[in-house]
Amino acid sequence: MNPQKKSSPPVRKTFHHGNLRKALLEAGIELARDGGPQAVVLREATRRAGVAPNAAYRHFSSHGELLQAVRAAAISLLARAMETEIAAVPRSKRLAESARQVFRAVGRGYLKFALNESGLFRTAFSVADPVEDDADAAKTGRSGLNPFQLLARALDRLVSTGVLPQSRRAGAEYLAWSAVHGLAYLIIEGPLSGASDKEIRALSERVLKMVENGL
Amino acid sequence: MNPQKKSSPPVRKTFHHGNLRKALLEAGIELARDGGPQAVVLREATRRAGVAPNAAYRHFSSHGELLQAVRAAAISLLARAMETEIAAVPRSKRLAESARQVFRAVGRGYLKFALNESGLFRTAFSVADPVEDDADAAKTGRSGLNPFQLLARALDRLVSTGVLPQSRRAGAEYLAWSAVHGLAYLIIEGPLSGASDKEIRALSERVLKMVENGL
DNA sequence: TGTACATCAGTGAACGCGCGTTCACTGATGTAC
DNA sequence: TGTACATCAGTGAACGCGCGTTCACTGATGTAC
Repeated sequence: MNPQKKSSPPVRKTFHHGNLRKALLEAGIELARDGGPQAVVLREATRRAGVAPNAAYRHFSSHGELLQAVRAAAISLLARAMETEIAAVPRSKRLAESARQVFRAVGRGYLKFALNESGLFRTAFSVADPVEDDADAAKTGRSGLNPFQLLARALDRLVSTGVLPQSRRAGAEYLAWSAVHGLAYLIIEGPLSGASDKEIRALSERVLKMVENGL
Repeated sequence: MNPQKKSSPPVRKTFHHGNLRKALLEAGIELARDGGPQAVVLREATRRAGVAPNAAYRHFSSHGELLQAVRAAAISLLARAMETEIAAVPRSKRLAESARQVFRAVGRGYLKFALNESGLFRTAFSVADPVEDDADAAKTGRSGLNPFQLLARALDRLVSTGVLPQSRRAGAEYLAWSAVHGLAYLIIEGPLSGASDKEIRALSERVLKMVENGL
């Protein structure tokens, strides 16, 4: 994964690093990608940036603040993955069908990210709350929406196209989210971790259908 | 939670402890209860048992083995919680209705345990696989069934009473499990952690109904 | 019933490890005049 | 254009912490005769 030779950390000619904050954040993201939130270790990030451990304190007041920044980045990447999947839905004149497909794409994007980037996924959902504090723009995707908002928008479309009765709209986010989030966890650190790609894809589609029908 | 004064660990008169293995396991369970798998620290367990740190190695070959034993115990406790909920279902002559209620009780037991014992719940699902290696009898409940098997049995009854078509039976465990597991996680360490008991109960019932309908 | 001795279940001290964090420092940069 | 100086962004060394684990040990227990 890391193109840099681990034995020889990046050599720097100037005393000043240039953009250490960014370098530390990226190192932190890389660590999270490989090992989840636990792996985001301040000293290791500075090592990868080729800098003394305490240099980090010019840019983050504590280890927790670095981790928080990594989390925000992970949430943002999740949102982007979802947006990518949504964008791939073919446009159609049949609005109801279209709304269904977008809804499924939201779930699919979520699941894909959870499987392909399980370390970042676990980091995104560690510790604190990924929904409420959306004041932080870094946590959003290209559209400016966070993962939760993308889901809410898809549900709104299901209502406006008549697929989902208005009466069932309230709280529907959490029903859909539960199912998909649960599947993600069963796969990445549960009993489904040994399943094949094919099985996983089939199961994913079934869960998404179950949600559609069950809502 | 801990009735023992933390400042004064249990005094022991005899050189031999009596049942140190059990004491360490129980201390480990208590630690997991309060802080999840991360909190299961070998040295702390020995402290609570009033014993030197290395004494643990007479009973567990490593920290990992202790943690594994705690995990097994947590799974067993989860199974018991589910059995308790199942046992509370009123007997009825209407078999189909009864099967539905047992199915819902399985989910409810799972969710209750996840919420009331979130540390143990997280421990049960950490690291390894709670389903496959059911050779270890300690992981089962009173009935001798593990949580997964309890769910499977409830689904079998749904089929045998005609509630669930046979054609939809295969893999249904994972659909149901996903939804309930996901909800549990959203509540205990996700965005629903601030929700009231009432909201949580309502949401739980809705998820269980969604699963029933969606299957 | 008593005694020798192997075995078992603890102790005490120490190890190396990696972590987050603090201190006093210094080299580099940018700004005022 | 040059120089003084405040400010910024790094360094080097060290701190205390708690962890898992290993070593040589000793007190207690049980068993053979």
